[in-house]
Amino acid sequence: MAETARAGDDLPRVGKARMEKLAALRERGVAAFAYSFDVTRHAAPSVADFEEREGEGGGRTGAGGAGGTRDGDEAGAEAEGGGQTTRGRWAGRMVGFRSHGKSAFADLEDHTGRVQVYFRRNVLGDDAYSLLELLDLGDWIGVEGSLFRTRMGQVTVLAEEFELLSKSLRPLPLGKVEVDAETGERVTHAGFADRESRYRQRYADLAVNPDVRRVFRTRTRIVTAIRSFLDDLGFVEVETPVLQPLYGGASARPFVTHHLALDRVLYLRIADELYLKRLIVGGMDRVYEISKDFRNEGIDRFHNPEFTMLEFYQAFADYEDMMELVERLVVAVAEAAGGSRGCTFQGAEIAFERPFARVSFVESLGEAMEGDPLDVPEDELRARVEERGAGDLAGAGRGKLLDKLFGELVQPSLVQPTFVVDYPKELSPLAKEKRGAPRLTERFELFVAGEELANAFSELNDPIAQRARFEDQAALRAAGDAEAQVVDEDYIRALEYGLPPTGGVGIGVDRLVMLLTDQASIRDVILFPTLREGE
RNA sequence: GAGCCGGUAGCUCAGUUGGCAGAGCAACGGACUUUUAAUCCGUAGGUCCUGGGUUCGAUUCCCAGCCGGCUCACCA
Repeated sequence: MAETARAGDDLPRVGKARMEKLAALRERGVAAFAYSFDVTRHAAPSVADFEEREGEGGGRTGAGGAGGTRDGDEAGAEAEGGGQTTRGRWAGRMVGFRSHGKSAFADLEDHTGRVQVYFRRNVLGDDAYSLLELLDLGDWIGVEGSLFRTRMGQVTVLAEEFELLSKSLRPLPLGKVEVDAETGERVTHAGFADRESRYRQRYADLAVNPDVRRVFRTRTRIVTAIRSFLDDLGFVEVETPVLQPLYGGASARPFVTHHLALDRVLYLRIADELYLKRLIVGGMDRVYEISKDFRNEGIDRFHNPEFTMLEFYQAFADYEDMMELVERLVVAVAEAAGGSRGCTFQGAEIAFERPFARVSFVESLGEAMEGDPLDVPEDELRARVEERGAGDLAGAGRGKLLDKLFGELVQPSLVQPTFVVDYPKELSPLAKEKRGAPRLTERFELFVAGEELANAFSELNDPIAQRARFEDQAALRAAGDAEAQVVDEDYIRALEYGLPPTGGVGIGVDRLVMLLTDQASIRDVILFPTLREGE
């Protein structure tokens, strides 16, 4: 193909040397890009299995700490099935190579970790052994051989055969890894650290930073735990439209797109809420969706324009029921992620012990501002927000002002899991009025480490009241609040058919993952975060 | 959007009070049959982010821009 001539042009010089090796391989009739390899063993579990077998056999014991190859994604990777011999076929990426002339050691890394491979010329034969000269760090190789323990005590595969599975033409920014013999801690020397490069080339980041792989593996475990928790309770997972004729369910600016054949504007969803409640109207009485939502807002370490949202709705339940459900969900997920009911986030010890603390929005804010938030005139509210330096208040109504004050005065102190309950009505256009307190709604948010994790309410199911709330939002919109919600006539029609009493919850999955994996930036829990256009 | 910090070899970084650009690792050549940050000898490698300006001379100083990080604003 024509690309062959150009393939190396943008490679660094190091890569050009690899192009020459590729040509040399071709000359020797060696396929540099194989089709498959029959893998029977994996790095970490095969080593663990070998050590266990030694223990049983009364052979050498206590030498297990000598190595340091077991630095994989899963420290205690599952043992490989019984009945294994020491023989097998391993495949992985070559991440270390130490040649000694007529023999050589390589470190082979697969998804479970690393295993050392030992090549000897008198085992492999001159031909095969000389092929090693054409390998590079980053190459994928397959090895057949058997496990033994080296003089230094390292469990190692003695290679009887090996083959190149895929040639790496571009050098990976592999850092050298040192394992402290006493603590067993891995120290990476001069690894791949530049954040911009890591985000833009996540494939390289993942390839060389096992810790990054571990975070994303945990992310998957968290999502799996959410699904099984809800599935077990009879919730049905559904898919609702990403492309919507009207957007709603949250206060945010949308991405706008255009459908050519229909010649009409469509919006990328900012929330799933209104569609999921339509399903409750339809009689699907427990539904959930885990999906990407899109908000056309700023980017910072807590916000990415596309992010993952979990929403679930349960008929015949109110927000008290949902609080209990959220507690159970969060505890279950934390256990799945970290094996315990706690975590450390940026130095703060978080304990997920039920019941979580509860504070009232109005009372906690009232204490902080020394006055009843509901009675303070809007002018004064505005002044108090301004004096705290919170900037753009254009179009902000009472609700938004109160929320800003809450964010300034109360939110940072909510480190341990805390439900903030009973939000003012103007802040919650989709929530049901609180029983006995018509200026409030039956709504709660869950805060952990000062960040909002969940938002939930007893859903407003009175179509007449809902229309009035939408109209209030429309007024705010007319006054300049670009994030106020729009009237959704079809949604009101659905309510007119009858929405049973329903409790609903939204949880930001990315933030939950940040919390449980102790990552300071949302970019570190999204595989390919949104970046500016760059090289 | 604003402020601060940063962008130098493939990677991690140092440096130049304005005068031929540095280290470690990686790479390349050589030695080495139990090493593991292997070691030893040797070699090569640069758009100092981009574009202007000042200057005999700019990677360095000035201006503008691009990209990233942090903080703020925005984002319940």
